[in-house]
Amino acid sequence: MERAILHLDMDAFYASVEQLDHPELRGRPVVVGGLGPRGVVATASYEARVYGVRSAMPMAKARALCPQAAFLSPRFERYEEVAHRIRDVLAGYSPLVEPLSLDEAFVDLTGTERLHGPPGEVARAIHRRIRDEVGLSCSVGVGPNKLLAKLASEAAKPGGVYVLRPEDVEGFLSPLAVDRLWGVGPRTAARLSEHGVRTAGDLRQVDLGVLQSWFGTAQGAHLWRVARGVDDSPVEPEREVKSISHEETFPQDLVREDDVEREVRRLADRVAARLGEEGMLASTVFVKIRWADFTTRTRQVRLAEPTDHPFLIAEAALGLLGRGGVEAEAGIRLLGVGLSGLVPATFRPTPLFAAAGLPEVLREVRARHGPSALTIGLRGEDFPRGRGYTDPKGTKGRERP
DNA sequence: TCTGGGGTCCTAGGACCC
DNA sequence: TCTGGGGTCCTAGGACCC
Repeated sequence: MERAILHLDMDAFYASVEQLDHPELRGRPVVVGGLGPRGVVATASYEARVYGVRSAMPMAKARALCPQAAFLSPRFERYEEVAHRIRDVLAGYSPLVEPLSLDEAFVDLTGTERLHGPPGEVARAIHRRIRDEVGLSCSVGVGPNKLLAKLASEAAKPGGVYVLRPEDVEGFLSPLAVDRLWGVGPRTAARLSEHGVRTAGDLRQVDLGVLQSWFGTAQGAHLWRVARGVDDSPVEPEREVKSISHEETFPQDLVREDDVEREVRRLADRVAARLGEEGMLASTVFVKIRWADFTTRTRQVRLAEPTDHPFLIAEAALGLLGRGGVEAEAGIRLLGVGLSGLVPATFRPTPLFAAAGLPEVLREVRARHGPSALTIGLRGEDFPRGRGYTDPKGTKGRERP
């Protein structure tokens, strides 16, 4: 059966929400992003884009390009609030709504025509309601699958509606540059270009076997399919979380080992708290470290058993960093701590030690008195070692100042 | 102008088991 | 006694997405 998929993409979402909440910013360039010395642009309003300001651009460059813009720190809680209102509108048209991020979502309209009318009319109704009821501009695309719906919303930008009919797919795709296609980033586009492939039309001329010899079985097959607009992936309302992580770039590089340890414990505390909110336990702890020269390393370890314990997570993370040589002379620009191999907390194994109830206590205190009411002040030595996580290389006994 | 933070998926190599 | 191959798990890195 022919599917009808809708893709909604909010225009300059964070900046538009700021203009909605602060009328004095309307019509003015607005740049939302990190305001620290190493910040980058998250979203630039269309007024700021005129000056060349773009997402992921260093904030310093954005300031140079458009000094008269309003530079704002993101307010994610507020954006989430607005995102929920938008999803409420979408939910009125189909039970199958898949949020892709705060500002994007797919809606499966297959089979809803008798109830809500043709997909094109639904797209225009959603577009109108988000403008009237939420106060924001969006772009809406409709196509026979997710890939094409997303390309259609791209074609609708800014502030339009684009319905891509199956019979028009080939003509629509052919002139598109390959990097417009889902899964084709700068690296793949550059490699394709070396073979003289620059558009989706060019890509369609390359045999499957050749693509697979260039890019491997899976990516080759993916490229072959996207070049033809083929995509049978379903709209999935409930996607399970597979990992939880938190990372921070420091205003100044860390050089002292005790600073590193303090930050790792803080990051571990953050991810443990989020894990607890999700009602999950983690089987694997990973760390990410970025040196001053921007080289980036990751290390991970599988725990002896799943945990949500901030101490055990921090100890595992510190053990991993110990292996990587935190003692090195170079400064540390970024540290991250993450959790994967998530399982529901109902699978919690029998506690190995009395302190296993601590995460619940922390949650309780924070729920009553706020997130900063209690911070972890105990040292690693105060906590039982060697039972909660694996340490194949035996690097736990690090020297401490 | 030096380059954020949150994720997902894929590949490749080594260990280990049968 | 020597050698092979497949399957699975684990880890590190890379590409990509918003």
